[in-house]
Amino acid sequence: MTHDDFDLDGLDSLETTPTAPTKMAAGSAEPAYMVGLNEAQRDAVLALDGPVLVLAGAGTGKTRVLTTRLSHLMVTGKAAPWNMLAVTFTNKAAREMQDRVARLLGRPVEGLWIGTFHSVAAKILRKHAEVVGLKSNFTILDTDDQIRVIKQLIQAEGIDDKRWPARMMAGLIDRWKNRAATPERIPESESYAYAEGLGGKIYKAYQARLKVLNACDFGDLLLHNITLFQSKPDILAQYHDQFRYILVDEYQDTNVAQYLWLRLLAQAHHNICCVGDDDQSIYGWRGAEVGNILRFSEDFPGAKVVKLEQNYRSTGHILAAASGLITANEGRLGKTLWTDSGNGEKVSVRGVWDSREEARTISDEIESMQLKSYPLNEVAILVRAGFQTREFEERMINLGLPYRVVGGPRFYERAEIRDAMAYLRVIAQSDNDLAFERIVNQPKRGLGTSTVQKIHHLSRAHNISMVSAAMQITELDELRPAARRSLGGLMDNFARWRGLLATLPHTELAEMVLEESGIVKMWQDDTSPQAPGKLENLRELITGMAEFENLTGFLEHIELVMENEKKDDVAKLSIMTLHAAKGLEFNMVFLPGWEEGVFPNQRSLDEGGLKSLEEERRLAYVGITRARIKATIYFAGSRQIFGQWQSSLPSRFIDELPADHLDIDSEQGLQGNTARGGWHSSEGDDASSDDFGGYEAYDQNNSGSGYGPGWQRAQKFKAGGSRGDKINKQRGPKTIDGSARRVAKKPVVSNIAIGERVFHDKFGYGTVTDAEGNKLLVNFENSGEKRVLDSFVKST
DNA sequence: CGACGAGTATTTTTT
DNA sequence: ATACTCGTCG
Repeated sequence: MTHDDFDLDGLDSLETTPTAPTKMAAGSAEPAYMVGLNEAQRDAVLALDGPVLVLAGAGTGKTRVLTTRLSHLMVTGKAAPWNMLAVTFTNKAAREMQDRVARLLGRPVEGLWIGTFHSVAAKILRKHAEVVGLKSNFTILDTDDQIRVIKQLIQAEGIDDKRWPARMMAGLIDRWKNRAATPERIPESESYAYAEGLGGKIYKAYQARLKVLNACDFGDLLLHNITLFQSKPDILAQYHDQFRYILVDEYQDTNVAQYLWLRLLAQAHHNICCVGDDDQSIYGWRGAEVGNILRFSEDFPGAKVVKLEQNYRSTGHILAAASGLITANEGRLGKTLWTDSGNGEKVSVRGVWDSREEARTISDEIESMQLKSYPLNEVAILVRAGFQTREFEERMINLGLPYRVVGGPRFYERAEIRDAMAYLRVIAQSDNDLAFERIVNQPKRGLGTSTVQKIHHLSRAHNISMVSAAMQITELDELRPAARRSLGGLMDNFARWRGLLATLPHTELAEMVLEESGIVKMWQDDTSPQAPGKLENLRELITGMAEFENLTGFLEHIELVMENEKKDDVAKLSIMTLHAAKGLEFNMVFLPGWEEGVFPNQRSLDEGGLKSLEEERRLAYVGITRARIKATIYFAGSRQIFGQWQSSLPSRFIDELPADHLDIDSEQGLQGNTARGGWHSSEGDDASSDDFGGYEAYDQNNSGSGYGPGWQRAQKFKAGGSRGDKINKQRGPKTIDGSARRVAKKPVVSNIAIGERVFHDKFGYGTVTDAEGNKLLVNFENSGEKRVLDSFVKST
């Protein structure tokens, strides 16, 4: 799929009221929008000229400063909206900034250049595309497209793409581009990272191919900008003239290319204000250079540095715990968050037997909060990696707690949506070969690789697009009759659909395309539990289209539309990764899985050593500082990873937390030998006693030393030996006991109860409606009522 | 061409 | 465990 104009909306939407002068607050020299700023924030807002670095700790009012600064620049008459450039990383952040400026000034602002690095770069590049050998209507490839193109090239090169996957080459190219390395500039030695030295050659070929396709990938947007600016000083000067003030959000996440890009744009006037927090740099693995923010004062001599340290979000204990942890990092600019709003509760640290118990304890606690009418949208479970969400999800379904998993697969990234989009793209942009290739045999219509190869061949031989080639090849005798007929039918369809483009409303056309292409039928015939959802998604796609005037408009805006996740009125608790949580805040935050290997993540450590460890630590810091009122950290004695039970040791980060601000057992009690007592003394009787056996088992596993101070002791044990040896797979009496207990409400012969929610690998989730012996009648949400043996379903 | 079985690799994610 | 990719066989 291609992303044409994928996210330029932040830049040229808002066709509302024209700019009008804003009044200062009556009688005072201080404009209304400045009221309530603290000293540091004020400093940051008022330092309009010259380079400024705003070191904004978590929860210190960073966005407020950014937006106030923009407003102030306008109101003081220093800059018109179009003289300011504000760059962010995500469309969401850009939109928020746009909205908040409007709110601050009490009116929408037109003409502001607020957008992501990529969208701004794309907009600039479209104006001067010919300089880098593209046409201004170039398409932007996403990762999938990129890989497909690369795959063709490495096959052409005769490289074994099993040993050297295209994905790997794509990663390599991305990393080069992140560092602004064009094919000519990559170090010889790095070429050997792929296929015995062919890496550079493929990179070169790939860039050449993109030019032919009139396309570029995400990395190119920045890279081409840099090339453009460097080779055409007059064009650069134009932008110097236009962007008199530059603002950058999340500067700690910039990569080398983005840094160079900014430097080029700022080099004439040096009016660049970067806001960021070195302690929250968590995207090193995708090219971000913490060094950019650490070096700011050297890169921009005379820079004013403002530290925002007063935190308006969290309690004293939470801040102290997070601050104490982060001091273990070496390379940091150093700041200490403080608050004047009291200490609050200490950060809890709890040890549990295994990841199941972890999920159960947390979900039980959330359930009891819900019973007290606590707003669940103020509660979050933040995990290190996606796989950890599953256990929690299952618990939440079981307990009937409303939840949402943030950052699951995006709507527009789903295969069925991409397929539908590809059809529409081929219709709207007749030469979109990548879209064509995606759907030429989707649904299956007997056009496999050999047919595609032939089309390819013809396309290259005559230097025409694949779509034209496909059209022509049906006239020739190249294909098997069946393939020829099939392809001919498809091409006729496309021609007919394209003809209807002008007359038929685009929603109707889309419906027709989905029907006639066979996509709808394909999913109707599919018996997998996902299939109904896919059809629903497709319907949603059509519904979404109705808001747009025409197909082109829709294609351009698709991404944003899809991001508009359906809003729900029910307050839901959030389950998400720590990465996804950056920038968010919640009253209550649960932080499970603080174990060596999981967090810090073993893989990360293996690859990046100390640097990665520090990044993991920053991630921990980000996690704790998401909490306003209460943060609870968990670690489990064993956890199922890749289907294997592995024993685990508490994270070193737990050791690094300052003990004064921790509450190491709270009600659940993890004081080693007194664990028993701890469990018994907790008042909720059903959850407690069945865990008992687990504790004994754990004690055995740890040479009888137990927890409590034991978790510290465990730290010492682990020093030499790396990670978890496998423990016995049998889980002791605890689990058996536990599940029997859980279903005790309405027992049947099977140990699954009528009315219980279950999960089936094939049919998905459902509710048990009847049972006979070990045979269950289950009403599945997606596949209707079925009889299954109890051993094939899991109670959720 | 397509279905099926074997083998493999499983962090984090935006554009 | 599981999902996804690749290769073989019908």
